[in-house]
Amino acid sequence: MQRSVSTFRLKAACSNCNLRELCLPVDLSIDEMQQMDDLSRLKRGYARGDYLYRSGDKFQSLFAIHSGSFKTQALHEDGREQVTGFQMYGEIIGLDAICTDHHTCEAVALENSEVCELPFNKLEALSRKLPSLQRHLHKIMSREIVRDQGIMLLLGSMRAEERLAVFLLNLSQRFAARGLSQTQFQLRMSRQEIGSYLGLKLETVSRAFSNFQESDLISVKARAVELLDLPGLHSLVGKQL
Amino acid sequence: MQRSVSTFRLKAACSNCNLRELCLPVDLSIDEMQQMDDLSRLKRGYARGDYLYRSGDKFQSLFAIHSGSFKTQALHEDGREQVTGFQMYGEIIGLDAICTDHHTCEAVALENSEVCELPFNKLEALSRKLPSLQRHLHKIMSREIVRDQGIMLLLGSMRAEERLAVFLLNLSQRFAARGLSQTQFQLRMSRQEIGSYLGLKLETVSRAFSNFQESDLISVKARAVELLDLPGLHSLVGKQL
DNA sequence: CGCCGGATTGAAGGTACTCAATCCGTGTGG
DNA sequence: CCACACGGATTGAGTACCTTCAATCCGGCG
Repeated sequence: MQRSVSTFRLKAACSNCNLRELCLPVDLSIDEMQQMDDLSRLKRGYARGDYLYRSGDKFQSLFAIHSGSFKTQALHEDGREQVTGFQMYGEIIGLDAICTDHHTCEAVALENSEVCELPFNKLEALSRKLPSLQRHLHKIMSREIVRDQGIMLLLGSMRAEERLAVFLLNLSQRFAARGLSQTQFQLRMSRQEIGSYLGLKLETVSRAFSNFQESDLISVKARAVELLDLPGLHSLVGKQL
Repeated sequence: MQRSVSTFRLKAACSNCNLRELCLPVDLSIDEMQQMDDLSRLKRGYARGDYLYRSGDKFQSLFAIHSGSFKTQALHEDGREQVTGFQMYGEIIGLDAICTDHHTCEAVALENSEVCELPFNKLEALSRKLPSLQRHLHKIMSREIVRDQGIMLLLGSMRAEERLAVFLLNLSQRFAARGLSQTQFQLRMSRQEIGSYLGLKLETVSRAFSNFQESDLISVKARAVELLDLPGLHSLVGKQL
């Protein structure tokens, strides 16, 4: 059992499923990687608008997004629904369901996407054998908690334009982490969905986009966005009360 | 190794640390319970205002609150801070730190409290041996994610009075789960802290309290609260938009 | 061409914020 | 013992920001 495999090899090993969050930091032997690969063999395609899971579905698996992107949204008893996150390829989805054995929100494909299913029982069994996988699984869950707390901060104390700036900079960073342009990208979601995520009405989102364009911070045409002044956007965050 | 130990025995076994969240649902043998007890042997006291940990502290352990209560708050770069949660005895705290190996928020005692320290390395090692503990740990983390998403919903789409009603009903439920009165209790936190948690200013919180009292939904005097009309409070949630 | 959904823009209104004064309970010192 | 100071809580008035409602625009598609 040889350890200290290069990150490069690991990427290759997990090639059947782009498990950016799940694989990369884990330091596994060839044999162990083979086990990971076995685990993530099920890959399925979803068309835009398809549900990956719905609220109330029995929990069986986590899902690693291999290509495309999703939104997750929570449904309130009174009919209100709120987007709780946008996930792109390389991210893990479905962690909310572990605690009740049933999904508490629903996941919808924002574009044609491919997803690897990770049966959670098998994942737990494997992580009992591989401490580095175990730790990594814990880190993924912890990161989700931290991410959510960041959004709580945003929703609880930021003004509309700050929220949108944070949102755009976050997207930018995630595109950059995938080797894509950090300044030019296509939004996969509607103004309505952005608003739901940021706790704003779609008109407010639209106005904020227009204001940013007016200030030469961004260029926006429908869902095509270009960030023209990253420092300017950054300085917008945390300005006022 | 005998399994299927009664819940009652489990409670007793974990008596040195009231690990409501961590122990109760786990179905362990006597020997395994002993290992849990060994794990949670370190118990420390904290006075009102003491920090359990600060933002940036190296991550070593999770903490199980044995008595008393805490608040956790996140610090923004620009100096803003926001309360991300109130924890009472029986709850686990510190999950945010796993992903970066450093605490991303700080925990402050709201009253004199006792806390069991759970060294995370040992917890992970033990959970590799005990699948039921492993699953339980995952559930705790998942529950934290679901809880945070509930707050996102609250912050993103509820009006001030709805937020306060949700807050009071949540407290009520947690007191009830501990065998305390679900209608009469002492708040451990200031209006300012409630406001920070709910994304409101302290004046708004105060006004909402007064309005509830005016409507005979609650009786409130400083930090002493009595819920007079639970159904009324429930019906307030999810009313409008 | 005309429809449709999504996006933009405008005007009016409402909710929560800001600023400021007052109140209240507790603890301190004369 | 009372006076006073202090922090937390309450209440009021004016304002800012976001929402609401409504009209218009734009691009894609039948």
